[in-house]
Amino acid sequence: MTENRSQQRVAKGRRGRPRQAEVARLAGVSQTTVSLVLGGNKQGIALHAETRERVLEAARELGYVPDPAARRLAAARNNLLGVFSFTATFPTAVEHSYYPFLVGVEQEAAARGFDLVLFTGSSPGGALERVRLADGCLFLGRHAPAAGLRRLVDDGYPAVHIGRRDELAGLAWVGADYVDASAEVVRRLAAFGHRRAVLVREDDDAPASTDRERGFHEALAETGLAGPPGAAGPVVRAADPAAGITAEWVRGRWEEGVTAFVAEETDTGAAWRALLGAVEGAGLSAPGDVSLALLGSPPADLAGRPAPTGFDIPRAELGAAAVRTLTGLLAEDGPGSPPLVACAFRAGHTAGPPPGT
Amino acid sequence: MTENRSQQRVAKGRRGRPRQAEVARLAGVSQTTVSLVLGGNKQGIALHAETRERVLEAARELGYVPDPAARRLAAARNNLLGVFSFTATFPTAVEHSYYPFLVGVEQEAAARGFDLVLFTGSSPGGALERVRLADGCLFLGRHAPAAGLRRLVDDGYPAVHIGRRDELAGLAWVGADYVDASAEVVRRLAAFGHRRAVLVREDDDAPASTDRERGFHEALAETGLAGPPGAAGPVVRAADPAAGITAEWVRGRWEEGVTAFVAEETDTGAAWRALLGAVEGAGLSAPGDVSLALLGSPPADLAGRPAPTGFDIPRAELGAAAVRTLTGLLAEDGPGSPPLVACAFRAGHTAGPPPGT
DNA sequence: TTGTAGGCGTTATCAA
DNA sequence: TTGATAACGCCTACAA
Repeated sequence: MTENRSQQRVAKGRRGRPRQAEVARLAGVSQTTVSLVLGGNKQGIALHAETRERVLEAARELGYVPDPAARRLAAARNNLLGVFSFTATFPTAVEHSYYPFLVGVEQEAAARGFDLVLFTGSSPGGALERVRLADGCLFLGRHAPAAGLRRLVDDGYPAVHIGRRDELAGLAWVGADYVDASAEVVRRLAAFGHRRAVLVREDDDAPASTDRERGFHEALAETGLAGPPGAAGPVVRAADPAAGITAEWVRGRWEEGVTAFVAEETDTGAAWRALLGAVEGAGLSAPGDVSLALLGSPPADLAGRPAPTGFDIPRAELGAAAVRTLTGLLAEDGPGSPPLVACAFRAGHTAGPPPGT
Repeated sequence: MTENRSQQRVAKGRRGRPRQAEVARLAGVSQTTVSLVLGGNKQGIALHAETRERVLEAARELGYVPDPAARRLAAARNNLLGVFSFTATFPTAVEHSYYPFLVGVEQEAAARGFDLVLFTGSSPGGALERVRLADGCLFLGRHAPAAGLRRLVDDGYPAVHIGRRDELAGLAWVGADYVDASAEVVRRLAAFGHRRAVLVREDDDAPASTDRERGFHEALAETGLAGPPGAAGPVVRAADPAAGITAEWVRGRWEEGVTAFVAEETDTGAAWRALLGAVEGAGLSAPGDVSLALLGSPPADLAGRPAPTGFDIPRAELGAAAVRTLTGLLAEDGPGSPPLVACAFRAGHTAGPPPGT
């Protein structure tokens, strides 16, 4: 039977994984003592320094590493932070990837002594619940299923969403301050002397989009910048920017006195791409004839072009902030760092004074 | 006491989660039966359809979700694959990063139902032993400490090195076929009509370097291509390429009849960079006067330049292959996929027929 | 067809 | 200062 057991373990490929019991045997103490020593002795129980040494030595010799599952089950901590993304974490197309976030996440986690577990939404048995193996988890992607998150949050599981997420009450999040960053871009356009501007946005109701629009409006009100004359208003929603934002459209606005065109950043960069094409098609050039601004960063395939005037999302910093918030949750020590991270204005080369100034 | 327990569970943040025992109570069956029903009944044990229904119903009603920690503890595996890199996994400088490997690793791991744990050599408590937490581990980076790996391998811990590593007997690895890829590049040069070629390599004895040189030599022998006349031979080792590979040097070889210059890829891209500068400094142009080839990919900061003739390492594919090998080790089902992955020839724009052909 | 009992590796309580 | 012992939630022989 014991024979059987051990064969089974071999079959499972864990031959060598030493457990506390083995460390105990080698050190000549009980398994409990090993747990005590290796667990950092949280309860401040007195221990012979020599016993402690023997245990430590034995653990090192055996290459002992605690089993996270067992630890978790016994209500302890793992030193493991989860990162759950609802799309593949590493999509082949770099421009869609969460890589920049991970840079910050990884550094901050390492600095705080946590390892990272990457969970991917796509994997089979892809239940959100898997993350419970980790002490807490970061979630990224616009489309995290609310029900699963709700459940985790209600259970008091430490979770932090990267990107604003207020509709899920109780879910902690960190996000970029798109409102202020967008407003700042518009302020710069106003300072150049533009009088009329439009915002091109895609047909998406993610917080990231609505925040940008809000900042745009706020700055309009603040600076006196106007949209095109007439009832249409300064914001254009294009379900398919490639179709809606045409050379004719640009020329039409231009003839109405619009000299500044602003696009929002999205995953695909469709709005910006369409805007660039349409302006060119209209025979206009930036920043000579019109000023163009992008509320975010250009898609990777446009990286060669002159940098758009706009702002950069401090993705690494966001990731780091998320880790700080999460570890704050774990330590239950107050609200942690503020959820909004400021974006950096990027002067770029697509905006300047309007013609005739 | 019970009171105490339950408070503790609240503190752990697992307040309401129903367990199989509760589902069992509600369904009027034993916990075992619940496990059987909910576990998909792998062993094909016969069950009353009605019992099954009752259990399922009860589970739904209670919102039962299995605890991953418990599941893994019982299964004696974590469903976790480790990725250990000896430099930061996500260095800020993208050109040094392992990102391309991770793309493949992640996809393949997800496809096989594994999550990933990221370990970094730099993180505190950075002992290699930490990886034992995962069911198996991938190692990447040229400078993985042999002693630690030795230990893991001897213990039967499933480990796979990305990149050739034969000196560590028993360590599984997957690597790119640099020998063949390098030979292919030289063959193309020979086919263009070149008669003399040199290889510039850095002073590094990593397998990746020696393999390239071997392929270079093989193809030389095969095609009749020669090095420069004299005893120096066709290979130049430059500890500091920027200093050794000068315009004068290039001109000297050129006057000896060398029309093809080949550089190896390394982390820094120093050899290629030096070669480009030296050729330009010598007043020569590629592919008009001389042909240049790079055994690998150019550094990121040279991405804007015309693509060098050479080959691309299928990094994502390598990562995926590594995962396959590792899961093969876990399942102990045979040797798994072959360790060498073919590289893709890249025609590029820096090589062509030599002058006067 | 279902239930009983034991174990997975840790932590925590309580005696010794 | 240390060691039994009982959870934690689930899985799996084996018994009924």
